[in-house]
Amino acid sequence: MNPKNSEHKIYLNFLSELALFKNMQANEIESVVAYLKVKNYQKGEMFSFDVNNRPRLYIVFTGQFKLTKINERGDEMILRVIDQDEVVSPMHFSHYYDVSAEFITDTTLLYFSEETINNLVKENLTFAKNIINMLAENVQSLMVTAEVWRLKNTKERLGWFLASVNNNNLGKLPISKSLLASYLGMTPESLSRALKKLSEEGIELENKSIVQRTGKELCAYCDKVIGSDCNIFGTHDCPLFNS
Amino acid sequence: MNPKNSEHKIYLNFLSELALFKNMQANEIESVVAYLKVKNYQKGEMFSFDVNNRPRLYIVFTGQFKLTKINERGDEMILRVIDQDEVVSPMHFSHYYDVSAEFITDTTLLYFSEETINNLVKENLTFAKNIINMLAENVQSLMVTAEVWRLKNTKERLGWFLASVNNNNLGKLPISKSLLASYLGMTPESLSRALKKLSEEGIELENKSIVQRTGKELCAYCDKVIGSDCNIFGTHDCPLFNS
DNA sequence: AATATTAATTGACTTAGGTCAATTAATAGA
DNA sequence: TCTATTAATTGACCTAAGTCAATTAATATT
Repeated sequence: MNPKNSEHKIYLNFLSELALFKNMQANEIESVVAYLKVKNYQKGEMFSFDVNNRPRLYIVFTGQFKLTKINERGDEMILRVIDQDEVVSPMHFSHYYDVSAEFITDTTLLYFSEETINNLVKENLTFAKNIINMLAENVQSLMVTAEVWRLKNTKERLGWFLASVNNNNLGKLPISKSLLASYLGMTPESLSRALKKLSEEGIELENKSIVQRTGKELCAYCDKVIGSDCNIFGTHDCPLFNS
Repeated sequence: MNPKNSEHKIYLNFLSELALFKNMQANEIESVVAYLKVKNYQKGEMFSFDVNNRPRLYIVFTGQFKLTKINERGDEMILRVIDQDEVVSPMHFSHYYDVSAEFITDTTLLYFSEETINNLVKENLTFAKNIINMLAENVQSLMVTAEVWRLKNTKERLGWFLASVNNNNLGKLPISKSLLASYLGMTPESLSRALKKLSEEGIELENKSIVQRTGKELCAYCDKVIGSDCNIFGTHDCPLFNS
């Protein structure tokens, strides 16, 4: 459905805050709101990004969902957990690649058609650059994810995740443990055991909040990418640059 | 080093064939050759794409190398094997993310500075679109790689790889078995055992060439992404659309 | 062609993390 | 507040794939 006039300003303000529309003039963004579509999904609902749902670019207005891939055996892999303000653009995936969305909470998605986005790229250099940045971030995060899955054991994977959450989310776990287990490619049982090992190192999870004994135990699981938005990154207190 | 005049035309022709310069005018490409740098590497040599080697965009003129990430324990993960005509653009990675290149054969790399590429994007819409396509392909291939690592066992991973090679490379294995094992995230021993299981299904590797008993055994390991450049894809002969 | 090196295979053994089943804790509904 | 349902933990056990060591095959080098 198309946003009503009364909602126009809300979406305009929302879009203006996104990295995708960074450095763009208000009138440029405004002209695009007309092409914006809105759709609501309920908690638990599934949605398939495939050839039938014509490729688009989606933005999470409110809510949260997971982007997953399921194989013949029914094993599920979470590619990404997508939160408010985040963008997913299946229009840039291969035509034949299908992924599913499963909504973790009630969610409102905004989307643009492939055509709208391609026209914007054609007409607006700044937007083209923003698309490039978005894709580059996708590449970066997929490389890091690959590394986490391939080179780290369960304890290290969990430590890495907690370290990154600690920087971005002020120590508050944004997802449930069982979802986290699945995201980190392990069973809830393994996550529980990994958590136990971490607690021996002074890293505890108290009611969805990360607590460290001295406050720096998680540094052992940090890396330069997630560390770059930590406030002691690069200082003499940062273990990443003192070893 | 800068290419000499005599080499100018060779590079121009080379670049003109690349997807990165698709749909661009000869004179547009020509103006860019002036900014092209060339560097040779020997088989076995290593190179680190990090903060010190200022971010660039690299193109393989001749040769082959692997893009790897190594952890503290020394375990190596191959992110990509990069062949002739392929592009790798660490300039689009996070500033703090370092990856290494290890040259599999003697290799000549062409590269452009981040500044050159950014100027090109700014001035040339077609080029911006080509960059978007390149990054989108990176995203796609990293998602598929994640899936292969996470949801497939050793036999399936090998089958998947052979199926994709069979389409792209006319059944000729482009890399050695031990490199393949590492690329597929397994040991050479496991690859050897997986190969044995596949041979029971009529899939054999005879001196770097893939041989199938009836010619369609590998279809069991195909998917819609790698299948899309198979000549029976989507026809009534294609098992992917008949199940 | 003979030898040296490197790559691939095979078997025996180990292990990280999965599975299954039983509790226990936490949330949600009434 | 009590109950029902779902989530998390724990222990016992299993298995896919890794490790280590010994051969065997394939390339390179003289």
